[in-house]
Amino acid sequence: MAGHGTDRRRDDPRGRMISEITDDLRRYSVDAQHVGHAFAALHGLNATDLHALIAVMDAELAGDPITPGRLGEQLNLSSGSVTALIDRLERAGHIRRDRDTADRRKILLHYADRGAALAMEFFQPLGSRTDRVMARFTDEELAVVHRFMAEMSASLREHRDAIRAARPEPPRRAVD
Amino acid sequence: MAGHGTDRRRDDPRGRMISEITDDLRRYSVDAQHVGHAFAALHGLNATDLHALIAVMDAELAGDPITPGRLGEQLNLSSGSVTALIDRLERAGHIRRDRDTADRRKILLHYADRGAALAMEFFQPLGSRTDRVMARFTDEELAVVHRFMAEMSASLREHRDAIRAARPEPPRRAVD
DNA sequence: CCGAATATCTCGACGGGCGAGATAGCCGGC
DNA sequence: GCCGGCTATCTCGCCCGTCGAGATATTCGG
Repeated sequence: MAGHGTDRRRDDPRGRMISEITDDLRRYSVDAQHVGHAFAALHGLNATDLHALIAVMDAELAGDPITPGRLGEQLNLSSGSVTALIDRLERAGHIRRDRDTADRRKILLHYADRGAALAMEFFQPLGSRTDRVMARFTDEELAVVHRFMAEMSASLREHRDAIRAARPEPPRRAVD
Repeated sequence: MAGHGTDRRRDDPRGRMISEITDDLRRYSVDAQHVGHAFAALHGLNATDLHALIAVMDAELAGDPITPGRLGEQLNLSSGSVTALIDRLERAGHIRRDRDTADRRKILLHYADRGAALAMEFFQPLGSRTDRVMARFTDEELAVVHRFMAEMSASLREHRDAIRAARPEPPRRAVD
C-alpha cells in the first residue's frame, strides 16, 4: 500500500520527501474511505448514504437546503438512484422531504433527528483524534499544513473535473 | 461541502485554523474518492477494481506479490467477491493469476501490461499536479507537512480499526 | 392557454457484493 | 503412507444499489 510512486523517487532528500508525502496522502484517502465505509456498515447504511447525509447536513447548516437534483450532481448519481437513495434515508428516519413553496417542482431535503445524531456520532470521535494530532503542532506549523492542504485540495478538484470532462471510452473486452 | 465541523469552531485563531484544516482534509478525501471513481468509470472499471489494481501493483513493486486472500483483507471484501473481482481484472487483461509453486493452494497476482499502463496513466497526471503544488513549499515546510500527514494517517487507521472492531448493529427500519 | 423546459419519480435490467458450501492442497500425528 | 483438520480459493444463488428511459408534475414565456 506504499511506495508505488510513479517511480519518481529521486535520490535527493527533497525528492524522497515528496514521494513520502504522496504516499501519506494516498494512504490517508484510502483510510478515510474505509472509515466511511466501516462506519456506514456499522449503522446499516452504505457509503453513498453516508455521503448524502453529510451533504444534506452541510447544505442545511449553510442555510441553503439541497435538492435531489443537486445532490445527484454532487454524488455523481443518476436521478433514479437519487430517488432511491432519498427513499432509503427517509425511511430510516435520517432525512425529511419538503416541497419548496416557491417552486413546487422542487424538493428540499432536511435532516431529521436521527440524521443529525448519526452525523455527530461520525464526526465527534474523528474530531477528537484529529485534535490530539493537531495539539502536537505549533500555530505556524498548522498554517503551513493548511496552506498545503488547501492547495492540494484545489488541485485535486481540478483534476477530478478534468477526468469527468473526458469521454468514457467504450467498454473493452478480453484482449481487445 | 464545508463547515459542518462538529461545530467545534472556537473563536481563537488556532481553533479556526483547526476547523479549516479539518475541512481541507475532508474535502481532499472526498475529491480523491471522486477522482478514483471517475477515472475508473472512464476506463470501464469500478472503484473496487481500481483499488485492487493499485494494491496488486504495490505488492508486486514491493517484491511480494499479493494473494486473493490478502487482497480481500485489504479491500475488506468477502472471498466470493474477490474471486469475481480477479476474474474481471484478468478478463480485462489487467492482471494475471499464477499458482504459487511452494504452496499450490495459493494464487499470486501479477499485473499484466494493460494493468501497468493503466496505473501509470492514473498516477502520472496526478503526480504532475502534486509536484506543481509541492514546488511552492520549502524543504522545511514539506517536512512539517509530512510529519503532520503521517501522524494523521496513523491516527485515522487506528480509528478505522476501532470502527471495524465494533459490532454492526441490527438493521433498523422506519421509525424503529 | 399552449408548448418547451425543468424537477422528480417509476420501473425493468444489470452487476457487484455477500456468505454458505464445495474443492484442492498443506501439514502434523500415528 | 494416510487420516483428519486446516487453509486458500472458487462456485453459486440471492440481495440491493445503480442506471437509464420514460412518466408525471410544475414553471414560465409568449
